[in-house]
Amino acid sequence: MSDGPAPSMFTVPDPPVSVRGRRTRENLIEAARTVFEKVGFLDARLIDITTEAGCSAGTFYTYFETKEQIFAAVMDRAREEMLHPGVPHVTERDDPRAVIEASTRAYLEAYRGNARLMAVLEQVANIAPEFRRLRNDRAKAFIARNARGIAELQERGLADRTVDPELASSILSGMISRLAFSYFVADVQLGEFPRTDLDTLAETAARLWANALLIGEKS
Amino acid sequence: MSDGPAPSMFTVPDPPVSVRGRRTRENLIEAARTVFEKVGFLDARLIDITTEAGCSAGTFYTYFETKEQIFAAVMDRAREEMLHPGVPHVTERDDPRAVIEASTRAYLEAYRGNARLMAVLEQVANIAPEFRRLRNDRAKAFIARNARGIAELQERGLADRTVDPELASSILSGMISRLAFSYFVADVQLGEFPRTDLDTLAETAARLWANALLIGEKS
Amino acid sequence: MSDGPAPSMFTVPDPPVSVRGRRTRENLIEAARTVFEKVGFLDARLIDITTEAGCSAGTFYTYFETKEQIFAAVMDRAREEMLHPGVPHVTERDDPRAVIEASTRAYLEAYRGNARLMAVLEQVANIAPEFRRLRNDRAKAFIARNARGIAELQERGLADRTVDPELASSILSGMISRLAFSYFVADVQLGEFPRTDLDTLAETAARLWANALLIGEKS
Amino acid sequence: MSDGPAPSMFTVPDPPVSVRGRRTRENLIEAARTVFEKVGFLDARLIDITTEAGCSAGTFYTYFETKEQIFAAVMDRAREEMLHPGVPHVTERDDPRAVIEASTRAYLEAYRGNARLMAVLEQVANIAPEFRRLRNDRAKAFIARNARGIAELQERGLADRTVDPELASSILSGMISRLAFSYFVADVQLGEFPRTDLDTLAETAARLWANALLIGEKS
DNA sequence: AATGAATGAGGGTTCATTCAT
DNA sequence: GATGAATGAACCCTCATTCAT
Repeated sequence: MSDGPAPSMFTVPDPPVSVRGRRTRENLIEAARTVFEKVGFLDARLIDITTEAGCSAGTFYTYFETKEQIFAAVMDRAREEMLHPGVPHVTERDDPRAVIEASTRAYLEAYRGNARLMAVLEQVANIAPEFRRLRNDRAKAFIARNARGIAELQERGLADRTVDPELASSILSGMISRLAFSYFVADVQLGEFPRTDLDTLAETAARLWANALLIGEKS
Repeated sequence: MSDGPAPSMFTVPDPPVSVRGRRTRENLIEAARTVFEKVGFLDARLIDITTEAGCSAGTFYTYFETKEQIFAAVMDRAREEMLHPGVPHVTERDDPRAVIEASTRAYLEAYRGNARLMAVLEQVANIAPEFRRLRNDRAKAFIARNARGIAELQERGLADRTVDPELASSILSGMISRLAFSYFVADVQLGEFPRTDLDTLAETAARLWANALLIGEKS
Repeated sequence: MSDGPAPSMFTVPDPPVSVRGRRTRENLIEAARTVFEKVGFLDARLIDITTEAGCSAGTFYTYFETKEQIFAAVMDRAREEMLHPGVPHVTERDDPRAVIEASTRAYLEAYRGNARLMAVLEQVANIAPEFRRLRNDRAKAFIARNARGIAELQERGLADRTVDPELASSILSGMISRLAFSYFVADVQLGEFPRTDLDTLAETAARLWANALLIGEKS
Repeated sequence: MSDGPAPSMFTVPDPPVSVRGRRTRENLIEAARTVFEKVGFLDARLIDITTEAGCSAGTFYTYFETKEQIFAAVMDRAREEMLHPGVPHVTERDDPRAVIEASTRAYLEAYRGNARLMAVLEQVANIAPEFRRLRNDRAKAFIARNARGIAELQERGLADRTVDPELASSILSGMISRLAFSYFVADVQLGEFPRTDLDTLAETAARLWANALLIGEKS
């Protein structure tokens, strides 16, 4: 249920000096992502990761101190892939409903592309406080951006002015991220969702969002 | 992120015959709930539970086979406390918006009352597949009930007929459960939410829900 | 590899007084035999035995002190069934070879009828010293009887006088008991013996025995 | 009651790479043998073995997965020491009775040299099916070799042609292995055999064997 | 930098045995 | 006599972490 890009929270020991060192570190991070996505955080043993990376157990500690730390590195690495627009500022002068739908779709697509990693983040966030923070920070960034969008629409008289934009954003942003989680993680894990296609999903969610804020009909 | 009552999923071995046995089993379940709420599922050791229950380590196995099983018993026990109304059928002839607000408030209050346990369920659901199912079943029950409510409003011409009631319900129900989770679990764990009071929360969420479905203003 | 009847080696606590008590004790012994034959001595849990006997765990200790003790009782009970003739004294004036064959067959048949119990005895004898003694005492009794038979044949000039009857008996008696063990226990457990029929087996073994002692041809 | 060499049955995980690793593995095997011979298989705790080997408990699992597996390694290691001739083929042109006596003596001597280990094997074979197989395979190899010897003697007209060489061999080979077991294991454990010396033992057993097959007198 | 063997704390689990009812 | 719940010692096994090479 992470909601967007956020700056790294953890610092790893010494930034590797040699080429070989940099290479090994890369391997470890890729291996960790592979292993985490396959078996989750808890069941991943460090030795699985080092084996996958083609190095020995001890080498792990040259670059990382804990499993948590390498997970942070994995999440960090995944940041760019997970960039998504949120609800863009309306200064982009498009029709608000079109903008909302586009950004909802973009969010869902980004989530889908990283669903397995999101599942792991969710697992970890419910285990380790430091990742709870990571998850929540991402959520907050997403909420803040959307809150700005809502506020601007309100200022332009295009959205319901009676709701607090922060609060409305946190509720509606949660709606979207929860949808993504249900759709791409929770239910997929059980193989049992009414498999609505992503287009319908994005369209419906965007409509509900726009209606909720009493945003006027698409012209 | 559980959303409602659901039937028990696990059977525990031989229900104790004697009074003493029943007593001990009760103690264990209460102790387990206490321990789980304090340290979570993963960090709970069986010996913590038996110590809390005032019995020896071996006694655990007289009543349960695994930590998962006693957790299931705890959840089972907590079922009644967590009953909540969902969006009641509109046959209850109240103003729809009032009904939605009341049931939203009821949901949030029920969730708040079991927040720590919900946090644990969320942790467990992301670890053990059998509890993923438990969580999802509860969510589904909640969604199904709300879907019926939405369909009835649509039939009476009081709600937007262009959305699929099932899909709309899964999105909006997710919005509510996610809100409850964020508000009472995720953020509380970090101590950092803009502490909106529950009334405002329920009111805003209900308004967004009603608007999303284009339900007419409170007369 | 037990070889014959032997007196009980263990004394059980108080000989049960009441009828009900006697009955329970019987049940326990029968149950123990059933369980031992099914899963062996090591894997038999006292609770398996009491369950099979239809009584509670605690009741066991009314009649026995240890698993070893009830096993001794089982063996004791099985004594009569396992009576077998050995090589009868030649005062029985039959043809020596016929006598040897008859008694070999009798031994093998008796062994076959108690094969599962013999397997357990063998297991136990290699675990618990007190049963090693039980097994060996039975073997000795068998050897002693056969030694007397050999000595008598020697005295009558019908068998090789150059061998020590005690030593010859221990070797040849071992041959028979080993054959029974291989045939009815060891290989059966693996399901892979060249399944010679018991007649051929007895006949061949008896011929080898008689030849070994240079006993004259059947007249 | 094992009867001869047999190929290894178990493979242990990753043969250690470093010298140090090989050394530790050796230590563990030697330690295991020591401990097994002292207290048997069942009473041997892994920690006894690692302590004896001078390493920590966890190290065991670097080289072996179970107590059964290290026992297999011990037996494997002991294979060469236990090579014994069986009844050599008569192509060796010696007097058959001399050959039989020599090989009987060789068998008994080999058995005596590994008596404690044989006792353990016998214990284990009556507990764990995989070792039952090990024991029986060894027995079969011994029987097969002796059967060939008997068949050759029959072909040369030097032995009773009326018995099936396979069956006769299984009976007589059993006689020898049973003798070895009784003499060096079962009775020694109780300290109560009429301590016949090995020469007499071998001589008598060989004579009985040869007589049983009606092999002509030593010229 | 990399190796991989060694460590050992820590938890789960079993089941013979006891004992209050 | 019978019950069956409670006990707790005993042992196995995992795996993150260290460190000599």
